[in-house]
Amino acid sequence: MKQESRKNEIIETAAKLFKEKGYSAVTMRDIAAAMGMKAASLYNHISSKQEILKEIIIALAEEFTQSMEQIKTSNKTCIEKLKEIVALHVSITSKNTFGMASLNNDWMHLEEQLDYYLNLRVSYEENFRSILKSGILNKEISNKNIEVMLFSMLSTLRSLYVWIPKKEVIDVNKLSIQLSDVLIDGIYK
Amino acid sequence: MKQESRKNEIIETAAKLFKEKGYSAVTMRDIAAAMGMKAASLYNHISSKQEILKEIIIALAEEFTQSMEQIKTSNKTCIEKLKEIVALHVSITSKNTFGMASLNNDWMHLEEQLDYYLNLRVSYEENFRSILKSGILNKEISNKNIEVMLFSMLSTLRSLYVWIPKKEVIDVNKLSIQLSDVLIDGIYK
DNA sequence: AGACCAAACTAACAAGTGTTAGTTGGTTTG
DNA sequence: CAAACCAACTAACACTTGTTAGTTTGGTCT
Repeated sequence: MKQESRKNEIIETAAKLFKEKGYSAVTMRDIAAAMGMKAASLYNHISSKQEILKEIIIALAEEFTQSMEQIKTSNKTCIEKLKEIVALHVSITSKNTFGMASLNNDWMHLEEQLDYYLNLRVSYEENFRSILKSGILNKEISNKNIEVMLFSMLSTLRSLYVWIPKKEVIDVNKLSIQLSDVLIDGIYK
Repeated sequence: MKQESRKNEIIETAAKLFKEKGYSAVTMRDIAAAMGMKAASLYNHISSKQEILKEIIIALAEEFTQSMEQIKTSNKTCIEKLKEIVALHVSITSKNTFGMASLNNDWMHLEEQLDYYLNLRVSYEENFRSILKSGILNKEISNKNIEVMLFSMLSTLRSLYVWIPKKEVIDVNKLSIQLSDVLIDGIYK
């Protein structure tokens, strides 16, 4: 559909601006200017500023939650699962760094969809936690404070959107392996 | 000074609101309401909304940069230095979670002080990097991609402001040790 | 050629923005 | 006790915000 593609252009343009200044500091006139049109014209394609944010965030959140579900129910070792989670974040983030910025920084400005988003997020974190937990029971993973481990990994993965654009070229596979290595084995010799 | 304390109250109140919604989404009327006064009255104590942000961010950034300088020039092992950096982040963040949110999310809304802030940040990161580098040369630290190690540690430390308030009670020392453990030794058994 | 339509436009809106000016009442100070 | 001061207030400002209404444009199908 022709209209859909124009809508997506707007969403991508907006995401780029949201990453730079945050949702609240970006005006419809900013988005319009970046699209080479007037603010009122945006409303031929989208229904509100809110809708743009929703489209950016919910799509990503659903992608994460869904993939996590698959990883969790696969029959791999816990360490393998963690590596897949790392690869998932690297992959999604490298495809959409702008959107990931909104997901991380602007979710609180969701309105009707805020509860739904929070549910997705909690579910994601619980699955992550349960993988760590069975890894500890398995003796695959060292018996350290589980919340500290979860927090540390998640923080790093959630910050990827800041860091990936700074790399000249990204070899998604190589980065995933390096990251898993540091996150799982640490940095101590 | 009496006036100074009122000014600090405003800054702390504002920081709390900035953490919840971000600098741009918080209005002077929001801050005033949280202080139990009218927006115009704020200007008896501060000169602009900008100034509030500046006071929050620059003080923290200077504290980090200054402490990093001290850590760097001490004659400890690199691993010891890294542990001190972790403790520094835990300590500052536990004392001012609200301010840390602004430091992380709203620095781009600094205006005159933006360049100064960016310089402080670059200097901090370069010192961090150079500690890692000499650790590798020393054979204290494993020879992995230095940027990945730096990114991973910094991401976790910078996200502490999200996580610390969720803990019921914080034992700063214990948390520093646990975090250092996970960040340095990883999670693999 | 004429009807249709998507997608741009202009003009305007009500509400909200940061900030200034001038005022008021209570407290401290000479 | 009067003067000065502090910290709140009311009222208002110029400007920006998201959004709506109605109009124009250029291309496509019948």
